Amino acid sequence: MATHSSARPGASKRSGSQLSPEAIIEASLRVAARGGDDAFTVRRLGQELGCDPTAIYRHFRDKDELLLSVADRTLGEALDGVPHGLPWRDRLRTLAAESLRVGMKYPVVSSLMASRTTRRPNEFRIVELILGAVHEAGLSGPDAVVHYRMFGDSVLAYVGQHAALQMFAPTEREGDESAWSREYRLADRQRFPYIAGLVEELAAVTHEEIYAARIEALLDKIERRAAEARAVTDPAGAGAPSAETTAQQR
Amino acid sequence: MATHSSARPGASKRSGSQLSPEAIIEASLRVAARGGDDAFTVRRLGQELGCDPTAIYRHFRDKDELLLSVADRTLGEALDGVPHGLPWRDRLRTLAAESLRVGMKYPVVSSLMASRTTRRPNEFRIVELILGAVHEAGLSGPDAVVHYRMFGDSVLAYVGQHAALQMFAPTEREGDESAWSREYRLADRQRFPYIAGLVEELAAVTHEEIYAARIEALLDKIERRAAEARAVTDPAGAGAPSAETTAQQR
DNA sequence: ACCTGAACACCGTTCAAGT
DNA sequence: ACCTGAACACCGTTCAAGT
Repeated sequence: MATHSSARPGASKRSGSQLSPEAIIEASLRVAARGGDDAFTVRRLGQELGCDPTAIYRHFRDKDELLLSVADRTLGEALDGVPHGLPWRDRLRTLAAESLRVGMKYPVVSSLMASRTTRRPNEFRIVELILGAVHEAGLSGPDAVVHYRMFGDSVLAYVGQHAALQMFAPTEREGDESAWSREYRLADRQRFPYIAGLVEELAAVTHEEIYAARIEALLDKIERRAAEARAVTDPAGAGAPSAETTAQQR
Repeated sequence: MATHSSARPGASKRSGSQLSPEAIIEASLRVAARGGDDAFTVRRLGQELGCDPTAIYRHFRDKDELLLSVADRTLGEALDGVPHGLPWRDRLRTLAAESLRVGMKYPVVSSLMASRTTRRPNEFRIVELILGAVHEAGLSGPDAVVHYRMFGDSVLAYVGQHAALQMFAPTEREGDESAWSREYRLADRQRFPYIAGLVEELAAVTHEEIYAARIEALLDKIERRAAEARAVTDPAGAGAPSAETTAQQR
């Protein structure tokens, strides 16, 4: 099937396909978005690229290296959805929403990334965005860092958790999701009075409500911690909080 | 290697081993606690039990079924670490701490469970515990359920995230963890002023601080939401909050 | 009735061989 | 210089064969 070799530098030696880190990353995003069981395997990737699966190892040391590169792309996609000029709370809220949206677009990637760090450009940009937001909120030093991590890690974990759930084969997912309306409905009223008293609510609650509660809890925490910090450094004027602390440093 | 067969009912037909769901679950916990790459594979399990790997399929439909059973055991172990009689906030705090402790004891299990529901007895007990705590805090109905899920899902996700990180081969883990003190230290001061200004703090922050901030954020949210709810139903006496609402219903 | 073990359809990865 | 593809050491799972 493979034919000839034109000597144009950088041109393909194969019919229609050319191999480069870029091309491999883009193929990964395509198959990841398509979903399914083999959504991110080297064999599936070889198929998508029209080349031998192991050719990928010419451009990435191993699959983990590729994953980090692909994941960093998805971080960039989430970032692009966050408009400039929003006040810090809306900025973080939007970042959380975009992270979830993009994460669900590439579930294999985000489920594998939930406990990772890409150490790549777009991650730097996200860290900078969150640090800027918590600074604007009024946090600095170790406080800024702890609360940035609290927020960032939490979003990452939630998105990964949700993506992993979505990836399950329908039968298993259905088992997990319908538990609230099936198994929990059969709970013994004596041993589990609270569950028994809330079966309807347990079955009706949505992921959106849960995510919103979680994000707002974190944003509230940042705001309150900033208020505490201000009360210490500036015991008098705790009235009008953030006009000056809002100034960006570039 | 396998020998003879004594006909005692329930006794082993093999030297030293006997197969039952119970024995398989306990073997799973042992190998999971021991850690390593093959910490939870059917072949490793067969080795631990001194039987053929596929014998497990006599007692569990598939590996997922076994995982849920094993995971439910670990939930029980976490529950056992939560003393009775604690006020709601301490009860949830202790549950979070115990979940992390037990989760790190069986990292393979907790990383696989992060997005799952066991639908088994100990999960019921944990749900009941959390629902009881948020009730004591002053939440009811949909509010109680949303905040229970917020708390429960968040703890599960964090523990899974942390366990997955711990499971990485040393080289990859070191890459991820040292990122803060290596790659981030090299960040361009022009493009990433906040990162550059906080490199020391980024490298110094601990998982314990981050977890504590996260848990306290969730507990604060529950408390404040309960205060809002009280203000609506009982606009007058928002002063002494929880003495009566504390009453358990059994 | 219960366990065995060969076999199947997958993984990620290596490396000698091709061009 | 770059890609190929057989091969290796793994997975979870099935099923005919043993006892």
